[in-house]
Amino acid sequence: MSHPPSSRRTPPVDLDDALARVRAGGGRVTAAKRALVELFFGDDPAVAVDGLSAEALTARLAGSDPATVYRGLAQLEDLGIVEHRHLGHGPATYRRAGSTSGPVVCTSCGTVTAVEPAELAPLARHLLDRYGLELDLHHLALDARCAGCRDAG
Amino acid sequence: MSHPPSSRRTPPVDLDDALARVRAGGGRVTAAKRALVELFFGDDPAVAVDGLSAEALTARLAGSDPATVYRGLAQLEDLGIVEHRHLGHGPATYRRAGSTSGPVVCTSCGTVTAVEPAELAPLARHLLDRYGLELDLHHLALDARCAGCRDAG
DNA sequence: CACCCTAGTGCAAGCCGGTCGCAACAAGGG
DNA sequence: CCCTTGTTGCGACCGGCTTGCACTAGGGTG
Repeated sequence: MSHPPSSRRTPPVDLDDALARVRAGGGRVTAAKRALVELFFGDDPAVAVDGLSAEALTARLAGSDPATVYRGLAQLEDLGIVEHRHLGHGPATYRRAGSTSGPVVCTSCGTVTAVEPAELAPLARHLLDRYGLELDLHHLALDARCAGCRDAG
Repeated sequence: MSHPPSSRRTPPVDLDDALARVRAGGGRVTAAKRALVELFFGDDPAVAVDGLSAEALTARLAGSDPATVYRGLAQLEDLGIVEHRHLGHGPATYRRAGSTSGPVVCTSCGTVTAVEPAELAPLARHLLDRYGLELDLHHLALDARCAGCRDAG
């Protein structure tokens, strides 16, 4: 009931590559999907790296229906162009695939801190060695309390 | 290290302790809440340790309304008697507080593997040292792929 | 370029996990 | 035993997301 066979391909290198993939996958490059892909390959790191909720993305694509955005995102995700994550409570966030940093979310203020793959490597190795579990760095979200909230709280 | 986790008291030792806390907190020990607490302090590790969704808990408490279960769980959680977690997709799961193992969920088959706090300690220490982030081991969920699902493809 | 098959779209309805307002009910201190 | 006040069931409701349907429009074909 999740994402069974979507093979983990290598992420697309740029916007044109991404759009080519859409066509190669039997999909059509429509205005809505192009706008979506342009957002993820744009120069706003808040979208490409940190990620946005489907609702926020819809807002940036003025004129598109939420359902269309969800469907577009699902297709782009199947093609390995974008990824989504669940950050505790609240809606899922979508970002460009390949930005492999893991997020740590403050449960009080919601601030997202990016953690480099290297910092998670020891844990990933441990889980693989001991349990045969291959940690998914893409779909990963950790909850924590940031220093500010601890002092304030 | 210094700041006491504001609302995180030590978990109750047994069922009577838990019920005493409910009363001490100004709450009443009703049939519904007693049944809930008995489930969490019962001998089924699938409830106490692994955790169950509110829906599953409601089913075991035949006769109780979901809303009642949610409200009961919220109160028990405020009192530090139970904890909830979000395991990727799907509903939150509730378990007895104090079972501090972190879960790792296979994104394909949903199997939950418990990970000991000690195994996560290095990562927790690193996040605290480098980012001032205090990892929440109670609300933590990691996604991974288990060996079986990787082989199956 | 015109044609046509079919993916994609907007809209509305629906589903699911969870919350809330309300009137009736009952826990439990006095 | 009584009265206060927390609690309950019920139904309405909400946010996040999906789906059914009729219409629109990519884009390969001739």
